[in-house]
Amino acid sequence: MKRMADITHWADVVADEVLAKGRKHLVATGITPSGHIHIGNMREVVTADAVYRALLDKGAQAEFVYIADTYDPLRKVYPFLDESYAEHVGKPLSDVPCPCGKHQSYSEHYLEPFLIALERLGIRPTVYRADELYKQGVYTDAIKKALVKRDEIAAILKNVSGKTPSDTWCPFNPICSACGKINTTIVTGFDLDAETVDYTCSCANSGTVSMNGGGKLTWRVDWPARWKALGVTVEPYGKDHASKGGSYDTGVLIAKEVFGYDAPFPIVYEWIMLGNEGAMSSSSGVVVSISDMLKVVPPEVLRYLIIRTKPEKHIKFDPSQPLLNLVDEFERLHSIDSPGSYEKRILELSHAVGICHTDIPFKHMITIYQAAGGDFGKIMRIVKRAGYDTTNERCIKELADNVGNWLEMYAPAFAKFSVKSELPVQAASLSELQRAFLASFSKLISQRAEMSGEDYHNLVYSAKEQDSELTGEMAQLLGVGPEQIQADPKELFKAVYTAVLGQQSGPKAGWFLSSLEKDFLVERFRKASEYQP
RNA sequence: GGGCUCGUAGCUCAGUCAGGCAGAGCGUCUGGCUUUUAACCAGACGGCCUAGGGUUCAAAUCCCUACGAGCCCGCCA
Repeated sequence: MKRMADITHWADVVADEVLAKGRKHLVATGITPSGHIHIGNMREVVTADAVYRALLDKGAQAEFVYIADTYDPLRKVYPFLDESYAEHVGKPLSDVPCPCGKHQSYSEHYLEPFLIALERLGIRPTVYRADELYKQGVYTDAIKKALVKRDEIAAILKNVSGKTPSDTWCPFNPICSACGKINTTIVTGFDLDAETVDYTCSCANSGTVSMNGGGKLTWRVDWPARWKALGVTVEPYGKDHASKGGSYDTGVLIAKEVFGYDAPFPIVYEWIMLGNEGAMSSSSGVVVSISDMLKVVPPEVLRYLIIRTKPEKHIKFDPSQPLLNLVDEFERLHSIDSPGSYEKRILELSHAVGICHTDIPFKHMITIYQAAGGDFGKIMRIVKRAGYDTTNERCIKELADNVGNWLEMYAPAFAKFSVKSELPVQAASLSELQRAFLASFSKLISQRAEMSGEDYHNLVYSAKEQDSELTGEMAQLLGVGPEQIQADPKELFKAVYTAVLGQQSGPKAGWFLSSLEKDFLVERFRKASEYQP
């Protein structure tokens, strides 16, 4: 049987296969910024980054590029868009106005947060924007070849995909100078020397555009053209492109027969499923954006989500309670003293940059945060008291912020507790003994000055001692001798939680009580002891 | 219809490429921490590796066939 230590990580397996073909590689990824770039999209770049790192680790000469498909047309008015976008449907994304008005274009609006997220994830590809590549003439040679070999390409598309392109089909789509749309034009001629293309548009306009930015290749030709123009040798892509007769299949043939280039090594990856709602999709609105997730967990955990699973397996992702297990698992892995080679590799590949760590488990912070009511000063005091390392306050702040966001955005109701502003109705269930305890507890607290967590704690436990002040008070209230008081501290703690939170359990009582106002506790415990339903 | 992937403990999944004792985490249960928890520590329970056939000294792993699940085949990763 194989041990974990013997398992080779999938990224290394891919890297080895790729290296068998040569030492110099370009890993490429591409995403269309047509909407919020989500966790699902993240799989593409993390997968690529893992293979890129693996190649570098093996001494290969490797590069990593990300192409934002900013020249793709806006497909439709997505549910999250204003109706006014109807007039922009068909225009390249880089020419569509920004939804918030703060960015240069529609594509930049969605690209910017994604690029920031990449940075935080420790992913640093060379970023290209498709519209700029076209305008710089990077595609021009490919456009000429494609125009000349139009019939050959049409034949490949027909044979491989089974769909016959129409008579007016052309691998190049000009952008109409009148209406600005890219999917409404028909090519009527071209001039290789002048590097221009003639067209007519359904808006009744006609004209001539430059091959350098006047339009773009249709997707199935754009992709292989890009491979050739940039020298792509490795590319991960979603399974939509991997279908029989899909764009990878046609791309392989177009690359070879039209551009004389061998298609890159394919890495097909599966979708990330969101809870029970199915695959994530920008257009259906089933989306968890990367930016949102980065508010909630450290980037390394997000990388880990993808790194630990082979690309061809689908990933179930649920940002509510199951996310805690993911974080837990990662923290556990991270704190192993002597990790095996496989664990080590997972950690290396999950590693982002500039991330700080605390020794406070995420789950514990959930309790601390709520006990402190989100107040960072209180959080720090609790953390210190709990014996954690407090030297790196910035990291603790980061963790606390993550936890706060998670509680607000994704936490299930049962994970939350709050100090009730009025006496909870659950106080009705308190026993006589519990009421006597709360009354005595309230009285003794009111007589004392400042109390530490330990003071509170010891006071509760003093109910086990017959000669304690607390036991005496309780005995008197119940009209019995102190030797007859048999208080189980568990029951007493329940009474405390019931009175304050309206539930049977809660955070460690000592520091929890010391984090609340003493006067409030005196009043609350007294009321609870007297409560009559 | 064509194609891809998956099926291993109650749950989430490693392990399958390269055959060699059936694994982890979570959950559950028990005990501990003279501190109660969704914290921490120790332990236990838990399996016809979807089914059937084949290859092999040896199969969760390789091959074939079913069945089940999900997805892709409009430029949505």
